[in-house]
This record gives sequence, structure tokens and C-alpha cells, in this order.
Amino acid sequence: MDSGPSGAAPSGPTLHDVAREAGVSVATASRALNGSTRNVRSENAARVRAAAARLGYRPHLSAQAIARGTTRTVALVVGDVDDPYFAALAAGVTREAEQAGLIVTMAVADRSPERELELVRRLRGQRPRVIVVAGSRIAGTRTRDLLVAELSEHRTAGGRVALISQPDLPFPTVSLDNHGGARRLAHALLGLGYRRFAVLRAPERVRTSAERCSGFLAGLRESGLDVGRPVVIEADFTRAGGHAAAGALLRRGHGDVQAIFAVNDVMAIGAMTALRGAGVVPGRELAVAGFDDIGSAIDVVPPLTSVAVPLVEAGAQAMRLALSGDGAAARALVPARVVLRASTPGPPAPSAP
Amino acid sequence: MDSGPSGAAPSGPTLHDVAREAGVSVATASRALNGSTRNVRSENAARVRAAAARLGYRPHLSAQAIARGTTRTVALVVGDVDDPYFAALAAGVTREAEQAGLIVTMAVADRSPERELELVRRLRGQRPRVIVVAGSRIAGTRTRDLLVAELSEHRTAGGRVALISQPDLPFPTVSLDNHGGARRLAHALLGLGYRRFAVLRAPERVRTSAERCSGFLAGLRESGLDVGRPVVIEADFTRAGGHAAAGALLRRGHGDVQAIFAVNDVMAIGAMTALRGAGVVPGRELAVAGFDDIGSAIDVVPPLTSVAVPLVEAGAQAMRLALSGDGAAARALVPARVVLRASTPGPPAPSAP
DNA sequence: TTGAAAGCGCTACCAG
DNA sequence: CTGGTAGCGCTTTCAA
Repeated sequence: MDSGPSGAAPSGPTLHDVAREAGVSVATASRALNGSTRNVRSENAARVRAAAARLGYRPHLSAQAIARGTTRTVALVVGDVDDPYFAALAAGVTREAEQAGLIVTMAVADRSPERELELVRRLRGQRPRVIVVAGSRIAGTRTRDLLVAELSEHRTAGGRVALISQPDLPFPTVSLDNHGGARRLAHALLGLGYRRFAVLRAPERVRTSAERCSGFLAGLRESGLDVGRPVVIEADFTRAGGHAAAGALLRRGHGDVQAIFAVNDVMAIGAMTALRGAGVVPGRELAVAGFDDIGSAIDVVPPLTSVAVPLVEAGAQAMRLALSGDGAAARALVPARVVLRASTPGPPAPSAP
Repeated sequence: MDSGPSGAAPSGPTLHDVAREAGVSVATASRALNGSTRNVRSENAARVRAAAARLGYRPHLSAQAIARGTTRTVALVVGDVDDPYFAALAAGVTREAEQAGLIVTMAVADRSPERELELVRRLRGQRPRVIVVAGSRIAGTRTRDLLVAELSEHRTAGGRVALISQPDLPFPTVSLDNHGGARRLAHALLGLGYRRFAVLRAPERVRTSAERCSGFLAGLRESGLDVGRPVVIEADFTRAGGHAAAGALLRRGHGDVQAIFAVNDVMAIGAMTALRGAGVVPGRELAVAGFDDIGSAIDVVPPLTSVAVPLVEAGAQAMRLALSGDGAAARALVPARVVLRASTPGPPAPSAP
């Protein structure tokens, strides 16, 4: 008789109760509450609504889903929530979904592709209208193929899919202009006079990092200027990673490096703190630039040069892309804009040969 | 024949299909896949599983919900996602829920109590096992009463409720020790030698702010020391609000104020930037302290003195509280710990009478 | 405009 | 251990 520690079974008044209370049939009650109000006598409709209110009736969404054969659900998979990057994306997706009258179900993959796959599997059970994956973007063939298979089945079953900033998969995708943004940042820094760089990046399989890194290097290369051989240091894609990487740079001796490009802001900020901790003034002795332009980029000292990406907008756009029903080839590229601040004031002395 | 712009109807293989494919009855298929595996011959079970895999079958959660009379859903209402405070709470709730095998549905109230109420109404339609509200904590009687009514009905129907940091409502609640944390911060600052304070707070109806403010003032008062009349400035509960408030303080002339307490970190950080913009060095000429100890508190210059509240843990605890099924009177107080950093080094000169 | 009734996909009870 | 079958709460023909 005990329903167990965690388990009650939410019930509540049903449409039958409402119908009885209003003295009409369930069919009429259904029509009055959720169907086309058109064909029900207004007096009856009023009685039904009154009865529903009196009883505190709420339509059982699962029952509706099964009867109608459709849900109003969007399944969202993010790598993490407690991270401004994903939080902003989630905010965008949620805003747009709610505007379309859809309910968002969110699952957190903890940045693990396997878990991401597992979640998509389970979420599919909800028969969501749309599945949005804002993933960890880690390359890897097997899990990736399974994910594609899973999403394909979803689509075959009539569902929609949208990806945010994933590697190239056969679904509508909105991507951030990582390569272009980093490239333009390189140009901007060169324009300021910097010539020797260090790049703080994440491991190769983190695609976002890889793209930003290669974009930056491409920007340097195509300038035709003599930039020597940029120092590249690999670390975690986190604040701690940036901190560690900067530490490593200082330890190995940063030589003639004038500017550090960290592939995201939290790494850049961690790096700045590490520099300062070692007595090196960020901006003055060593310039620092990041990527993402997170809110706090403006509150660190010196304010951080970065590349702004409208993350909330990217999330919203993903929803729109999914709902628009354009084909799997639909792509949206969210622009990235270089924002120069005091952390890259230009090299201290005009390069003296 | 056109299903409309945004609307496909996700279908897919059903249990019947699987059963037929495996050459067993639906009942057996059901048992093999989702019921107690105990009572089905392993050979049959294998056939069923194989058939399910071959067909890409996923149980229809809505159908299960309706047949079982129970869901495995947690409905979470947050004020905002794109804010580290709520993001951390959401992360905690999500982590704990997923560990219990529950799926989280998230809705964003945009910090509006009316919208919060509306969302709870709609979410109830999902018949979630648990409803968690991490609200905007704005006082207001009417909407509040309706929310209580709604949540009560949910409970009556057998569901669970948990609140995070809400005003005192008759449901299990985990609260942050805002008053105590601020009080201890006051003590700490007094201990450092500060005597003249300014408080940057949000409007009275923002409860979190109100509690922190009153806790701080109580801490000052009970010290018995001569602290004069602290300057209290009201502004938005945001970074911009902090910036503006600090601006206002400087404009009106901060007189003998030695330390600023902002009721949250983002306000404090905004204030620091404003001070610096006006040529006042934070920490040196004017000490600054915040509340929340958000990640970036450590990355601003000087590092920000704050009061740490384990937000992720608070979210997790709310889930546990809800699942434990303790009565409506269940309360959990998440401790808050003062963290002194360089933004409050102690007043410049030993107080000279 | 209304009501009766047939499902929607799945579970669980009841016989075999 | 297995299959038939009666619902779960709701929508949606089909007749009236």
C-alpha cells in the first residue's frame, strides 16, 4: 500500500469530472476547453469553463499528446547549464520556443558525447516536435554516427531537428563564426602592432577550440607579416585551463611573446589572473584576448578584448530554423564581431629592430 | 493535407510493431522492454529486444504516463537562465533529478511573478511528479496566493513541491542564509576596521535583496560600534544597477564612506567598474564587498570579498527535499560563508580620532 | 450543436 | 511464463 519513497501518482480532476459538473458530454467539454470553440453553444461553453475553474481542471498533456498524436514539446540537450555559454543558448531556445507555445524539456549532457546520445534516445520517448542539440562538439566517429542515426529516425518519424554549432551533420545547423571571428581578431591584433603570439587552446577534439585556433593562425599567416612561430599551449577549455596554460607559458619563459589569444573568455580571464599572480601585468607586458565576449569581459582589469557572439540569438535562431522546416541543408551562420578593449592596447614600444 | 508550417506529428514504431516483429504478444513485449524482466522467458526477451532495436523503437512516454498513471517528470520554473544564479540552481536540480531517473522540464519566468504563476499552471498539465520553483522572490499578495493555490492543488493530486528561496510559503523550502551571511559579513568588515558604510540594494519587493540588506544593517547595529548612518542606495538587482548606484554615490559625494556592500556580486562588480571609471580605486580608496561569490568574483581586480552560497548544492537539496516527501514544513537552510579578499583590505589608515 | 463511441500507445490484471 | 483485454484521459469522427 506504500507508494514508495519518491513516488506519488499525480492525478486530479479529469475531463469527465468537468463534463459531469457542467452537465454536458465529454465531447462538448473537450470542444469547449481545447477544441475549436466555434461549434459549441456559448452558454454551454461558459458552463464548462466555469466547471473547469471550479474543479481546478488542467488538461492532461500526456493524454492530449497521445490522442492528438502530437506534442508541443521541444527537447533541448545542452552540454552544461552552469556555464554562461550554454546558459545563453538555452535562454535563446527557451524564449523562442515559449513564444511559439512550446514547452522546453532540458537535459544536461555534462559535456559527454555518450551521455548526449543517451539523452537524445530517452528524450525521443517524449515524441518532441523538435530536438535541439547544443552539444559539446567533440569529434568522434562512432558516437557521432549513432547520434546521427537517432536524429534521423526522429526526423523520419516526423520530428524536427536543429543543431547548434555542431560538426557538420546532415541537419539544420546554426553555427558560430568561430573561424572568421578568430581570423579577424588576428588581423586586428596585427593592426595594433603585435607580432609575437601565444595561443591557449583546448585539445583538438574540442571543435570550437580547434576552429578558433585555426582561424587565428590562418589570420596571422595570410597577413604575410613575419610573426615567427606562434607558441601553442593546450589546456582545458575552462577558466582553470587558462590559468594553468598561462602558468605553463610563464614557466617555459614567454620569450618575445607580446600577446596571448585564449580560445575563450574564461580561459583568457583565468590566464590574466595567472599572469597577475606571477607579477606580469596583463595588457601592459603581455596583451590578452579571448573569445565569446561574456558579460564579465568588461569587468575584469584591464577590460578584455574579445570576439562577441550573440549566443542568445543563436539559440533563438536554432528554434526558428527547426520550426521553419527548411531542409537538412539549412544553415545559419551567426556573425562574430571583434571587440577591442584595454587588454590589447598595442605593443609597448614601436617594434625596435 | 498540409500539416502546417511548424507542425509534423512525430510517430514511429509502436509496441505492436515490435511484438509482431518478435512474434509475441504486446503484453510480453511490454514486459520484456519496460516491465519486470523477471517473468519473461529469456529467449523471448531477447527476441523482443532485438526487434525493438531493429525497428528503432522508443517507448512513448506519454502513453506510458497515461497507462501507468505516473510520470517521471520534474517541472522546474526559474526566473531566468542566462544568469549565473539561476543557472547554478538549475544545474543542481537537474543533476539530482537525472540521478533519480527523472526528466526535467524547464520554464523561464523572466522574473515575473505573473508569468511564474502562468507557467506553473501550464506545467501542471504534465502531471509532473515534482514542481520546483526557483522564483524571483518578489513579494505580492494576490499572485502569491494564486500560486499557493495552484501548488496546493498539485499536492492534493499527489504531486510534490519544492521551493527555492521563496518567501515563506507552506511547502518544503530550501533557503539561502541571506540574513545570516550578510550579518556575518558586517561583522567581518567591522573586524577589519571599517566603520562607515554604503549599501547598494534592490527595491524592497526583491526579497533576497531585502534580507541581505537587513542582515547587514543588523550586523552593524548589534556590534554596538559607532557606525553612523549607513548610506543606502536603491537600484536594479543587476550589474547595471550596481554601476548606476555607485555612480549616484559618487555624485552625491561619498563623504566618509569607507566600504560599499552591494547585495549581490554582479552589482558589486558593476560598482567597481563605475568607481574605477571615476578614478576611484576599488579596495584602496573605497572597499567593496558583494554577495553570492560567483565564479568571476575571483577574476576581477581587486578580487572581490563576498559571501559564498553553494547554489548548485541548493538546487540539488531542493530536489532531495521534494523527493523525501517530508511534510510542507520541511525547511533546509543552505549556509553562507564570508570570503574575504583584496577588495576589503582594511581601511587605509588606523582610525585616527 | 451535441453525444456516443472508437481509438491513441501502453500497462496491468486475469485467465490460461 | 504468456496472451487477451480493459482501461488511462483525451480527441475526433460519425450520427443524430
